[in-house]
Amino acid sequence: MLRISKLTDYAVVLATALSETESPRSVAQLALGTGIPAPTVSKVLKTLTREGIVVSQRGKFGGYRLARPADAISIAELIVAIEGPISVTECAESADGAACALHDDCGVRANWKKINRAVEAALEEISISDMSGPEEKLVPLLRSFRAAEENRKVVNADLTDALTEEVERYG
Amino acid sequence: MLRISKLTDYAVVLATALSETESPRSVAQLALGTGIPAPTVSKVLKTLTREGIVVSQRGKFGGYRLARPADAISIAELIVAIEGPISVTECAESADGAACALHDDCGVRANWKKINRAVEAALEEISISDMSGPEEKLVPLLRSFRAAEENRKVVNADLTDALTEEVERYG
DNA sequence: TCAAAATAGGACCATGCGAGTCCTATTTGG
DNA sequence: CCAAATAGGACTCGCATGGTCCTATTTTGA
Repeated sequence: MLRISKLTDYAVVLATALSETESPRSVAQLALGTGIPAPTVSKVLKTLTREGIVVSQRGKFGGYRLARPADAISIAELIVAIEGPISVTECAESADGAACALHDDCGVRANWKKINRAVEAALEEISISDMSGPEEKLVPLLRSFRAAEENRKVVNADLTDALTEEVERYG
Repeated sequence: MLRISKLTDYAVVLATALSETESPRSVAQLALGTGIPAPTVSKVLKTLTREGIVVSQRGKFGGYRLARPADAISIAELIVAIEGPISVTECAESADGAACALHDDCGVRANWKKINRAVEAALEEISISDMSGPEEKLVPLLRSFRAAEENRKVVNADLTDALTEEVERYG
């Protein structure tokens, strides 16, 4: 379903929560604040610490805080931290392309890689600070969205109706 | 890993294969041509038939063919057919938003939905005919990609280095 | 110096879902 | 009537995701 893992979702929520304060916050505090079970909060933050996205402070009055400003941490980075390299298809992830059991002449593979890069680029654009507010801050992404929509009309004018109908249905 | 399922990948490969001919092709033929095991080919095509993406012809000399021209079938459509509605996070998929176990004030949810729509819009843009050739046909997507890249420079000039470095690393 | 409050780092389980196979109808053409 | 196809499920198997828990280690303050 083109889905990110639950833990990654938690990572975004937790990073967003951490972006609200400068001082370290403990696992217990974050669990209370977000509704995520404490052991899970701990697990996610330990991973993010290893990846250098948050920094930890042990001992009394310790806790976690962001290693960088919130607008310097992208969604893509969080996904990579929790789940490993982003790759939409399985065969697109191997550098040599040898892992693909399908026939070698499947030209589909190269194009998947491009799709991959595009999705990744979009997610690189979105920072934790973009996710925090109730306001609409996702300007970069929406700009890409609009560009795609614009293109749709130009390139395939006769399909516009059917496609926008689908966008409406699942949007 | 932000991954689509293997079966969806098969669906794209099979639809691409079907786009090469007008006449129906049998499961056995497609299995040979693509390297996908025959029972799996059958399973995927049965689903695509139910979804109205391909049409089937029973009996001798029967088989499957695309229900529409290849440029009228989007990657997004195939994903939806095999895996159900596209939604990047779990809580984004429930229409009422009640399924999210996290606290109600998590402003993250609304923003996930926007991300969702953007990714979906990008995938709506890509058709089966775009996936077939070895040439670079993915103009719409690459345009979105370029728009995002452009925006990166403008909005956050000081982060350009770090971000492009990441794109290099995982691209 | 000790106790309390934190994180670090795993081990561990379970259960759901993806992937794949196979069996039995049903349709269709010769 | 037979052969060649698809239709529609049922079924199993494997494994990654998710969650929990236990035992160090670090830090602070009384």
